[in-house]
Amino acid sequence: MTMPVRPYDAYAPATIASRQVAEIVEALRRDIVSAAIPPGAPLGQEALAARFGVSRMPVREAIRHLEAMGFAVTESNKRTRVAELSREDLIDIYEMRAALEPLALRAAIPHLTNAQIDEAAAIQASLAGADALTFGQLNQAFHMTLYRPSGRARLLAQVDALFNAADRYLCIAKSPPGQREKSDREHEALLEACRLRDVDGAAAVLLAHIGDARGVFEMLDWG
Amino acid sequence: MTMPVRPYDAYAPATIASRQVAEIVEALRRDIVSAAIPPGAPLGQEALAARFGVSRMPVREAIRHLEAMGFAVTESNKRTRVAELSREDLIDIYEMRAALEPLALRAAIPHLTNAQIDEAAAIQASLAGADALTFGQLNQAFHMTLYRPSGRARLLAQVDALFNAADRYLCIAKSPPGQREKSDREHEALLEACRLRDVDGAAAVLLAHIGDARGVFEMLDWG
DNA sequence: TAAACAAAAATTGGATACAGTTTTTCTATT
DNA sequence: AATAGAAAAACTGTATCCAATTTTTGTTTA
Repeated sequence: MTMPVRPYDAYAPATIASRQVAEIVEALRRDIVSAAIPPGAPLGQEALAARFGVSRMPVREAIRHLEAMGFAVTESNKRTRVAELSREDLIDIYEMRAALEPLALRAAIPHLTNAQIDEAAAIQASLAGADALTFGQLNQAFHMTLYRPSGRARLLAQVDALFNAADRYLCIAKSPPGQREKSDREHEALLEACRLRDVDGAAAVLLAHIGDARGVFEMLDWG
Repeated sequence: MTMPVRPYDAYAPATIASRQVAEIVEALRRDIVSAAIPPGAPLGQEALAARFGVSRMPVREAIRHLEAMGFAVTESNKRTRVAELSREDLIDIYEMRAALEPLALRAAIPHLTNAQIDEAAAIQASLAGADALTFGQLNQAFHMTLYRPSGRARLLAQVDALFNAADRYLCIAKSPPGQREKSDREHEALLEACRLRDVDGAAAVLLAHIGDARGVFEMLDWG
């Protein structure tokens, strides 16, 4: 299964009106997540307009979306810059994930169909051997597939945003050996609990899974 | 104590670059929260530009911020409309508040100074007799004052956004008699637990407080 | 009278233009 | 040679303009 161009709707809290803007946002999101454009780097409107072959107007829109996603920061009259990464932010992201994702999963399981569980399983299967950027997207898709039946728009949007935020850290972290396998096992356990419609069991597995993922990042050493 | 013009920073997840845009956002936020502009009403760029005496450009920026806040919805090439309210959304908001606010409070208490607690107490004292719109802002300020020392930027931004979202419902709900008094007592209990630096106690009070607030809204009857 | 269709008006997304601010570069001074 | 300051270049925020789409209005037809 090859990863199609990711529909922006998959992670957009607010839908993006214009296709053009959506493409710019997606391109920049990838560049920022992969650190091709590193933290602190300037995102000049004119330079981006030239790069994408459009006027500054759609670029401005895109930048606003990146700001809303927490990927960029702008001070008045100054050039937008890629948001910095920090240990505190990482902790923030994982505490919020741990608080919100079980909520989404619990609300989703009663509405979860077998087809949806199979869909998640298919994504999990396609996850083998993916590079960090693709892994992040597929992992996100896997989880969101299980949460989406909850129908909680606001909650889903926030969880999605947290995955995006975590992606940036995931891409710079070097996973210890065996991490992927561990994650795989946890995903399988999660699927199994979902198949049994075991709400408490699934929530417990999920919480442990999130905690584990956080543990990986804790290995990053910075201030 | 009269309510000063609310600094946009107080609730902006991403800082707004321009003062002009910030003022438009704030004016529209008030109108939407108070339902002066009701759910579903169109927010035409030209009409707003005329109202604020500026070109459409800053209005467009402001609208994008309102979208990011969940206050407005835009479909491609169509006029932006004020976001609808729904029972599901309200549940969403309160479940998220219940999940996130205790996190913020627990992280904040170890850093909370007596001065900050006094500040919150002062806000609580100024709350008497306020109309719904002002009450919402002061209530938000009270809580955020207690959470801010946590230093968790992302978490704080999200909690703040949830308060804003809840405000819209608060303004259309008719509180049952005694609700304000009950809220007052809970705020006092919260302050007391903070003064004692009783993390678990404060979190418990807070959780009950949020649950109570939700109960008020459940009285609204719709679909 | 109500529905369907067509023309007109209004509105949005994007391009271009300009004023004010920031950033860079260059020069002069210690 | 390093620093301070001034001039130049670059960039952002806002205004204005244009093409494309949507919304409204008015007319015709069943």
